Amino acid sequence: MKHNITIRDVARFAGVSHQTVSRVINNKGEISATTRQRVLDAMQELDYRPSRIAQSLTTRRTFTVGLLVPNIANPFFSEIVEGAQNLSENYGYNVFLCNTKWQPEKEERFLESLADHHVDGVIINSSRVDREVLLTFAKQNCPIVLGGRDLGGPGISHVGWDHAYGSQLVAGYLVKKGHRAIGVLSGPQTAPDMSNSLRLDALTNALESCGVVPRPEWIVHSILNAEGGHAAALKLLQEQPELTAIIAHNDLMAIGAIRACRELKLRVPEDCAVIGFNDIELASMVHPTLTTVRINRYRMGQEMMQRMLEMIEKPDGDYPAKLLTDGEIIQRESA
Amino acid sequence: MKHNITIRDVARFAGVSHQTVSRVINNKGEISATTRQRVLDAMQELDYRPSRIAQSLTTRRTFTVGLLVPNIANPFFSEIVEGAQNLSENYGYNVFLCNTKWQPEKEERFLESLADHHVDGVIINSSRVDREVLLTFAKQNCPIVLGGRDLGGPGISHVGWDHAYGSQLVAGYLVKKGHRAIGVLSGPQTAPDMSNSLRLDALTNALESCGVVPRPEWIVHSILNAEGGHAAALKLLQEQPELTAIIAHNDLMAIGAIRACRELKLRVPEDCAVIGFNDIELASMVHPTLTTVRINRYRMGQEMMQRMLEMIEKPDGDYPAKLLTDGEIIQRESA
DNA sequence: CTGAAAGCGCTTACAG
DNA sequence: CTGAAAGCGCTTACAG
Repeated sequence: MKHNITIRDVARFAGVSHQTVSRVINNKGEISATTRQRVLDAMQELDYRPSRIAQSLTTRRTFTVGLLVPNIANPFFSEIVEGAQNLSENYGYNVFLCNTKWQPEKEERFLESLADHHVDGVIINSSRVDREVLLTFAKQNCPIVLGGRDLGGPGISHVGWDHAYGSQLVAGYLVKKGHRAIGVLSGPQTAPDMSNSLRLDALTNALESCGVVPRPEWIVHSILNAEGGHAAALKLLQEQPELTAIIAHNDLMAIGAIRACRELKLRVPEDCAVIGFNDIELASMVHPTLTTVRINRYRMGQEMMQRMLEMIEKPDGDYPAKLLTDGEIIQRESA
Repeated sequence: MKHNITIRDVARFAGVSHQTVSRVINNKGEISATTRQRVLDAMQELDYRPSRIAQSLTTRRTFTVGLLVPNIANPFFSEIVEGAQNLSENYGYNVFLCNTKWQPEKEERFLESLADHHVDGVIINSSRVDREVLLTFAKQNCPIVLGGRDLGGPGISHVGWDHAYGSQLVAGYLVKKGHRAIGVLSGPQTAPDMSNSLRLDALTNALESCGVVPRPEWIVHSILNAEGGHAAALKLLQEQPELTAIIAHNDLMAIGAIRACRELKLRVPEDCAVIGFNDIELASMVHPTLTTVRINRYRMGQEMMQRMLEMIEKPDGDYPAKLLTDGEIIQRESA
């Protein structure tokens, strides 16, 4: 079943020692052009493929990285995954994609499993495990790149959004349109170093800087999907009828909020404007079409992987947080 | 960095040979309860974790499987992934998730890369590579489970939907509501062994059995996302104004079709009913809410992985196609 | 520029 | 029930 031509078969075929074959595979040490060619031909002829796992055993490198996301079905993360994966391909790395479902327990189990497989590094999006878990993992196993969680330390690096930028965009846009009572559909309440909190802080700051201080009761937390947005908006709009606009943490929640408006007989945007984040594909398909902040998630994925590979190559380097300043209002019907 | 406590360290600590340690790890051979316990304690004490890659080198098993899907962002596939991954966890397998973007070239590259990593098996959803590629892969590397492509052979097994069942449901539903001129938004035109074609055949058969023979010009092919459904429906409805209903290959396309209706000033469902497949989360959030056929994608993922593990354990067994008879009309507003 | 030796961390027969 | 030997397929110094 398995192909079992080894480096020795190639060596025999080419009439050299197996170390020489190893050298041409790895481009290491000087070898004469002729023997090099002879070996190359032999490899071709025998259809030889080096065994990665044998290589790994001696080099202690697997050329695999773990990529954890809380929900691959969420377009926000699936594009990050694509960006990351595309970059990794160019460098010959494979990625173990892990779907944590927002559960710290699953996240922890994945980390263990990845450690067993000796991945060279791990990228974690929206990590929710204890800080300590990450620190000891980075110490005992391999470097970590964190997305959506602002935490540094030895072997840990943060790559994220400059939340102030997008928040300013949204706040400015709505205030300019005359809104003063603006509700916020935030994600679940989490530790202050995680992205929900980072975004929410940035958002309240931005609103305040526009002279519109959001009342605490205008901010509501819920799960980051359409159903979560729907339920939260329903509650919010019933209890706070003075609101004329809603900012949702993402487009899925915004779509849920629009449904809530419909059920409450509120016209969007006339009675209540709704604005999201991400610009997912369906944003232009739903009714009313969704006004949102487009951000480059694909590029974010690339940046994370970029940082990951740097850390793998040079584990003892200094890796300060890298923030992407990005965002663009896509004006459609909902706000 | 890496933890380098090996089986020998444990052996020394427990005062036995390293082979004995190996035996307790693998539960192989008889060992006295006392030494077994002594070894277990030592492992615990030293926080020993066996190196999977060293194990792989000798056993030729990696306990990893490749899982290829054309688009992880599509809820249809992301739930299959979840089902598959959950089952694999229970058996200690890890999965390499690969996003092929419907491109046969990418699919082929992933397969090569997975072969290099010596995965124990590969599950491919909506495979688009040449038949030959699959056959030689199965022969040279490891067993394959195919989803959405009806192809068997040595080392290859097919797990899919019984398309006739769901198709019958949809056809019956629409015909009962009085529709006679029914358009179909199918996926891209592919080889007859692939799921688009299988579904389309089943659908036309079902319609015919209800006495409603679809005209060829009522069937249109396009990409399997919202934008594809939008463009295709726009064209279809303009050219075939007699249509009173549309069946879309999936919910995303259906949402696109509803948008097309709106742009053409057709009321849904009064002027044109729209029905999809899958029942994605957003189906109940969009306006009008989407009538659709709910199918258990999670279970499909499990069934695929189940078959995969069977094939890994027993590569020479006989594995006839396994078809899931599943589907349920979820009636909402659009049809 | 190229070969012989040792070793990566395990498992698999083979003895006893 | 347990240990000594060989080997999985590579790479890394070390000689020459």
